[in-house]
Amino acid sequence: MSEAEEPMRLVHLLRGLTVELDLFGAEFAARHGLHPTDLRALIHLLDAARAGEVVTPGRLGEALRLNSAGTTGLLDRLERLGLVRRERDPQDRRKVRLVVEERAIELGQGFFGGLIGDLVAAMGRFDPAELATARRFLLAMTEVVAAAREA
Amino acid sequence: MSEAEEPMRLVHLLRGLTVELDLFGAEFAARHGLHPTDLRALIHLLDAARAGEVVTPGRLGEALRLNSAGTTGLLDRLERLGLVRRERDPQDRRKVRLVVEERAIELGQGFFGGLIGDLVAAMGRFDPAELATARRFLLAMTEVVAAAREA
DNA sequence: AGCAAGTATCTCGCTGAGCGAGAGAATAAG
DNA sequence: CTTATTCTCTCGCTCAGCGAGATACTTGCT
Repeated sequence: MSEAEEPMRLVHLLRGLTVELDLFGAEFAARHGLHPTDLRALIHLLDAARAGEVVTPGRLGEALRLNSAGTTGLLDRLERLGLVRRERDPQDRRKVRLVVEERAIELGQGFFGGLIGDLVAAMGRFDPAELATARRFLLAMTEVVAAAREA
Repeated sequence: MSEAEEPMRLVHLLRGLTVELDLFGAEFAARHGLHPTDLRALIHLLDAARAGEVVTPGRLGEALRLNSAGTTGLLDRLERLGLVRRERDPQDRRKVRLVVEERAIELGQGFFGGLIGDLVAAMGRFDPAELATARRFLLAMTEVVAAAREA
């Protein structure tokens, strides 16, 4: 078996990496009394906050593939934990704005801070040309997966 | 902000890629009437089968972080779908051997076949030296995440 | 203006994945 | 041959997420 072994090994590496990242996230979530979905929601909210975007329950549910009932439940959970606050949008009072609390940002630091620091440090052992190659590679793979999702 | 922008961009790319892969898996699972956990189990079973390893409910549950009750439920589901069969181990009759059915292998082809083919094709646009760099990079990142999981 | 149609969120009742505790059934140790 | 250990399964429960529909607000039509 196997002329073109190397690409397959890369595919398995990619899969292994995503499994590790998922496990890391799940364990972090469990350690802080939240569910994987809660963590995904938090990441989404923090990203949006940093980008200065307003997130509503509808948008969040869409991003996480939850229906409105599930989204309401998720937000009730996050609000009870003091991670998010609901505020009526004064422009369009049907809408609700989701505001992340200080605690959520700290929690995000705990999750990212540690891991991201280590990842960046490990990247330090690659020269700029290599990092550029890695970047191209990741982009190419992401595009393939995203494209495969429409079918 | 930002001398060392590039590494952060890579971190986000990495995260984006895992999100895409997760979504792909979840959508594939839903389309075939199974849950994300079922798909994870199937992947584990197919990997083990290809490596010639015997998988028991205990081992599977450990790999997926399910307790014994949850594992029994998972296997009932997979068995009802005709993807897996339970066989008593004749050596140690407390154990159960999990045997993947033909249908599961076909399903695995459907999941991997398409996506893996596309990924490998996209890798064709990188020369061997670049693929080697990507490999080193993915390995380094995987090690960092795995190490972070002990803490 | 006033009323229909559309949009954003929430409530209610339910299904089912996964948990904790413990029951069997088989093997291993003394 | 009795006791401890190992592997799986059963029972009862909790709670995330779904479908259907209620509610509140906005927009467009006449």
